[in-house]
Amino acid sequence: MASSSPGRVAETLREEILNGTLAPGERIVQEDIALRFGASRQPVRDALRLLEGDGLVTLKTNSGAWVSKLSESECVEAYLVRERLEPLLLSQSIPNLTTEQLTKLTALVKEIEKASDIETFLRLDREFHLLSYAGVKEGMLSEFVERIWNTTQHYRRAFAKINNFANSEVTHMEHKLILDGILRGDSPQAEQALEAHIRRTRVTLSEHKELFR
Amino acid sequence: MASSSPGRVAETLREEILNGTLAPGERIVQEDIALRFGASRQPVRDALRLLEGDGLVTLKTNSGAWVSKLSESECVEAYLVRERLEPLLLSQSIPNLTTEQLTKLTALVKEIEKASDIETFLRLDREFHLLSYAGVKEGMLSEFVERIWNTTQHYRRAFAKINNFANSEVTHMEHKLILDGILRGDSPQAEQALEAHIRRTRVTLSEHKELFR
DNA sequence: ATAGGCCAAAATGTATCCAATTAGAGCATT
DNA sequence: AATGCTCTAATTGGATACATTTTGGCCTAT
Repeated sequence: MASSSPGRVAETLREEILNGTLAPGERIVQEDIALRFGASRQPVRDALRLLEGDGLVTLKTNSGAWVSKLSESECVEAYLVRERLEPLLLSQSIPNLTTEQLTKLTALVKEIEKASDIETFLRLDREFHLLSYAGVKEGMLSEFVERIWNTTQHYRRAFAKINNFANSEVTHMEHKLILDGILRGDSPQAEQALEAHIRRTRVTLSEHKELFR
Repeated sequence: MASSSPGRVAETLREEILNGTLAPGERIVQEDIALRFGASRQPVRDALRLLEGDGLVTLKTNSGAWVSKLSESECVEAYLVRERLEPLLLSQSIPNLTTEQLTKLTALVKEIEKASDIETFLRLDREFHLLSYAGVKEGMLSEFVERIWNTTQHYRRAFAKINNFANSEVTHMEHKLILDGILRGDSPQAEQALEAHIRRTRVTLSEHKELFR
């Protein structure tokens, strides 16, 4: 996938935005990117438009491109949407998960507990949740959910740093409840546990308004 | 808004996709559009990328652009997402609606009842629902909802044609229930009525699989 | 008659050049 | 000292030209 120039450029930039190399609010200059990839500005412009569609980049006509920034209310909104969409997505995914995926999910929950640094935790947590949705392929619902995960990634990182694994015990319990529902094919339990998980995160997050200044 | 070339091109194309001039699956040739607007292919490409982000156009590298098409399952998925998102959006909108907007909503419900042709019905129905969300400005939630309305517009039209106002009485009652909740500031009622409204539409829609061939 | 491959025409992708717009520093003014 | 203005450099937007890829018709072979 992404054999085209715009696709490769977009993928790399997306990666850098997600891992924090490019911070929200940071300016992106077309020619700089073009030089880095040894291409002209044309495919870079296409790539920026792609990322704009993903909500990761904000374009302003005749002015430039910036890594998207979320206000506190926008972040809360993102979590409210997650509370509604992810349980639905999970319930549709559960019946289609393969044995291998179930095994991997179980392993991930254990790995998350052992994670000692923030980047590892973030990566594994993301992998766990997104893998739990892998039973649903390529629809609007998965697209929306992935987009939310991408646009809020930076704030999850900042939050994890401030919180420094404070509520990790609760988080691990919630993951286990979700996993249990998934493994037993008990969609309602999994959905409910997931909704509670996201809800608690939202509430905890809104106690840290300092993240958004 | 949309003073830029790509913006204007995208807006016009979006209009034509929504009103049915451009049908799902139809090919869009860059140079044709460029000629129509007296511009080069560059801004057209940007416009197509914008529309791709809206889900209205599907791009294939080195191949071309087509008006997006939905399968039956994708359409059902869209309605499932609507059932979750629109009640949430409505509940956040209600406290912020102005008196003028409430008056307009009341008028729209009456106008919808009097609508005698399909295009008028579609236009007013869309206006009613989207206006009921006008209390929420410019967030991810409104974006998602508007995107769903746009990508499913063609199928609502096709459905209305086949159904030819068959369940119009039920629809009008549902609209009145939603409006009543809005006017009295009773969010839970409005939410519940809206969810039922969307749900019934989804179920009725899935009885007409012939729309998707 | 049908399937497969080849070739030409058409459409898309990319690079380069030029025009238009913006941003930011420096200066003047209050 | 703070605010507003001007001007220039830097950056983006758009057009043209060229390279690449795809598509679909046509021919051939089975």
